[in-house]
Amino acid sequence: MGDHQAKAALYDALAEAAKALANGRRAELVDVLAQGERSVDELAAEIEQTVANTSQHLQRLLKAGLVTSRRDGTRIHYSLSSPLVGTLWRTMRQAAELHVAELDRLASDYLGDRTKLNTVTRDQLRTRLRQGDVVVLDVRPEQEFAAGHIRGAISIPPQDLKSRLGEIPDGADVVAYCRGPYCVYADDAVRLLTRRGVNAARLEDGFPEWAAERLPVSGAGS
Amino acid sequence: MGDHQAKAALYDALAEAAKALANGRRAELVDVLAQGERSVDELAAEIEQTVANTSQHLQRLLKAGLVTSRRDGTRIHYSLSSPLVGTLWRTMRQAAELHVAELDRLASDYLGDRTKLNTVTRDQLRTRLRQGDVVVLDVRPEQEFAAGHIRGAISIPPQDLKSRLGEIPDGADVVAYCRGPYCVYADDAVRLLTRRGVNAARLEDGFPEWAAERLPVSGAGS
DNA sequence: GTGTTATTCAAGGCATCTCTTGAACAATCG
DNA sequence: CGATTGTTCAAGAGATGCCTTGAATAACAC
Repeated sequence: MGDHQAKAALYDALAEAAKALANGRRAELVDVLAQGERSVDELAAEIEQTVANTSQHLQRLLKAGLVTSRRDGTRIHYSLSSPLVGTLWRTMRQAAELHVAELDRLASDYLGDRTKLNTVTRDQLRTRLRQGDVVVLDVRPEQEFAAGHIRGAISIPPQDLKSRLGEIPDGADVVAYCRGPYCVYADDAVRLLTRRGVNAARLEDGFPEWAAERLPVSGAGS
Repeated sequence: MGDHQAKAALYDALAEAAKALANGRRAELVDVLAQGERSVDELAAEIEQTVANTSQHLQRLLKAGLVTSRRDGTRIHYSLSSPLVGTLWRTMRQAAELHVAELDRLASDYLGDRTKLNTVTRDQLRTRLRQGDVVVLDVRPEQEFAAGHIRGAISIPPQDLKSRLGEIPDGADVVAYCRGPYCVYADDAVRLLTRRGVNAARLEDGFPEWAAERLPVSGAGS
């Protein structure tokens, strides 16, 4: 025994939470699960991995207590076990943004050049929502919109955008958002809308960040 | 190329911040560094590891950008590179407390039975500080007290406590604190004081948590 | 019951992590 | 200058992590 080993074991256990997030694929999983619960094969498709591998990563998250699972017939649905897990993920992401060298380059490798993209902050959007002079566009799969969205937003999933542009009122100012700062759907939407002559901007990050600040939301459980 | 790999690389980079914390010894290092800067051999003593191994862990934290180093003569001092790192560590600890099974058992293995220990919350202490009817006792090394402490606290380092009990005013109510929720110094102090008939309690956690809530502090940089 | 679908389990190969040891380096002291 | 002190580097052994593959479960449909 001895305090030495007891202390080491305690901090080892505290580090388990970090180990659970210490993998790119599991980070992607948590990022998707922050939008709501998902089945294993949906998650596997999102992170572009085999189902077996995705299942193993989910077991790891489960063992660390960061997610819970629920059986529904033949499917098993995973979800974050508490809002604190979302907070942990966002804090970790912030820390990486601030401190991990190379992150800027990797982000622009994936997201492309964002310098020409108009963006608005949460505060700006909140003000404009109160004034009512803006159309908020949720560019996520319908399921995620249903699980919760910015109050007053309209939903057009990414793959439907081209064919459903008519639903956007003529002459409206549009603010698009999706899952978070590293989600491309809103970027694509803003680029498309801009090309069509619509005045469009993207929200600086996504729905989870909006909800975490207790700004107005609608959907399941509200 | 392809988005597939770019996305994976981006999330791998985000996970780097978690990997840096995904080790018990590095968690201990961050926990100590949250009290202020330290040299390599001081840190090695704190985490009970060889200097070489401690140095390697510090390199890892440095590479992830979570700490910075400063040379002073023959010594090199490390410190957290921003308050966000402290926040990340506290959030991770909270997540582990809430979700990692076995943590309670490991904590009591190290800390002993806390059920008989009086504790006060930050809010309670704040109120009593305003009323002025409490003596706040900082049970950390002098260096850490000097780097910052709860405003109005008196400093008695852990190893001096027995010999300096006389400095505590007769009949006072004492609230002791140290580095954080898993630091034993305040526990030991409260137990010692209670045995001597002093009315003593420990603050629920430590100085970094107090400072993070922007409660009144004194010391370097204030 | 059989067949189908969704998920997990088990085993293996390769990479990374962790700690040890002993040497190398860098700044100071005499 | 050489000696000392504090820190880092380099190499290696053993453990753990990650992804692949193929088989095993579990619930459902017929």
